[in-house]
Amino acid sequence: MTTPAPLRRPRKDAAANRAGILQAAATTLALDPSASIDQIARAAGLSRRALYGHFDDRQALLTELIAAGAQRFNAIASSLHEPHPPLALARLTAALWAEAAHVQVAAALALDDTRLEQTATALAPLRRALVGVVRAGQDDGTLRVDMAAPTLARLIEETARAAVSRIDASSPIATSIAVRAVLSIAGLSWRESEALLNAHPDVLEAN
Amino acid sequence: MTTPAPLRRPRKDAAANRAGILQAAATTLALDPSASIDQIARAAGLSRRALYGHFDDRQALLTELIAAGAQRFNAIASSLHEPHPPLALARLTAALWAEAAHVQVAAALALDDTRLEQTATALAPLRRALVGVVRAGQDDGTLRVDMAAPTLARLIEETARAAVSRIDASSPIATSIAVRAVLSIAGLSWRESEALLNAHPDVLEAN
DNA sequence: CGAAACTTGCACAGCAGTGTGCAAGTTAAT
DNA sequence: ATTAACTTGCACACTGCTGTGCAAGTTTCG
Repeated sequence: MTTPAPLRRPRKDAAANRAGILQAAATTLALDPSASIDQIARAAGLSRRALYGHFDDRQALLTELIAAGAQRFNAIASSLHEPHPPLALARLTAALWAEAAHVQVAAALALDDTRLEQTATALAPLRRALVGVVRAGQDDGTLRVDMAAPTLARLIEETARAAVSRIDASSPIATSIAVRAVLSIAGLSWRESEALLNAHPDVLEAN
Repeated sequence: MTTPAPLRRPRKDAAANRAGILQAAATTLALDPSASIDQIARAAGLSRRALYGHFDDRQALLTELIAAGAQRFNAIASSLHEPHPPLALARLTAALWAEAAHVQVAAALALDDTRLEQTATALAPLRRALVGVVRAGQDDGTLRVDMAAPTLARLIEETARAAVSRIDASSPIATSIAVRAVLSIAGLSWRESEALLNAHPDVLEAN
């Protein structure tokens, strides 16, 4: 049933096209979260009809997109080994920024009620890591304690989303702004953020 | 043409229904920015057909909504006479929070490309006031200067939008969180925000 | 009361998007 | 070169939303 007798090996350009669709979906949906299947297919250089050869329906495409994005994010989150909480937040933000297109898609789709649960479970590891950092920062006194950890984590997430969504991602100083915004929300004054980033110039230099 | 001979005075319940539609549109669109005409009409206790008796089309309804919201915001902005920039930001945020439903609609519609220009002109006075406060704060050293004033104003706006959009507006501490978020983005450390709000308890007490 | 103002429900046309079937064409594997 | 894999374009049915016309109601004004 699932394998209808593979008489021959699949063509490798088909796999490339499939990947191209996912890529096109990421960039297209980042700009317009309600882009049509046709828009995505055209952006990938394919016809709408061909897209349906790779994905059963819209939902299947979005599911894969979310899974792929979540995998990247979770990899970033798990590779984060930074003991100083404010610095951990800065590094996390900067690293995620490099995945701007994927982040924007995830951000847009995360707002969609019909896929809310799906994105929530996919992003759970990242969120868990974030709450962990926040808790650590509140414990060692480097982050604000005037809000509960989950609230603050949520606020940080929303701030990052806002920065990512509406500020020109191609601007060279965009990463800097996003990182500073997150540090500010986390409780640091702008001078403290400045000092932290000056002391660790690698945060903003990583590709 | 415009007045097809009014043989009698319009019924006053019709005006109430019209206002009810605008009210329903505000709350409905705040929850779901792409709500249908039918949803809005039902929420107002009217039929879809009746709504078209009050507004030519969807665009006309949204235009009025935006205008009404903008009028409230601009009234708030112009009644703001607070010399201390951080406090001005805090008061502005708290005052706008009281109009949460309208703010949410404006926020949602402001993201819609087709109405971007319209909302931009409607919100211009509020934005001008915000940039003015930011500039003043940068000049007297109470706000961060590591970003250009328009950038910071924009960031503040986005932060407020994020806080308003995604945090439970019915929560009693919601205003407090929104105000603190804005102060943080503006450059204050969380302890400075705390001190400021303690020194001016009226900010969070105003209805 | 009586007439105008307003609402309702229904039918209709139109538009945009989704998902499918199929025949004809193109491209890559063997 | 042959054949399977893939793409294309078109037609089709379906859904959900918009905006309009119209006849039959209900409510308010005078």
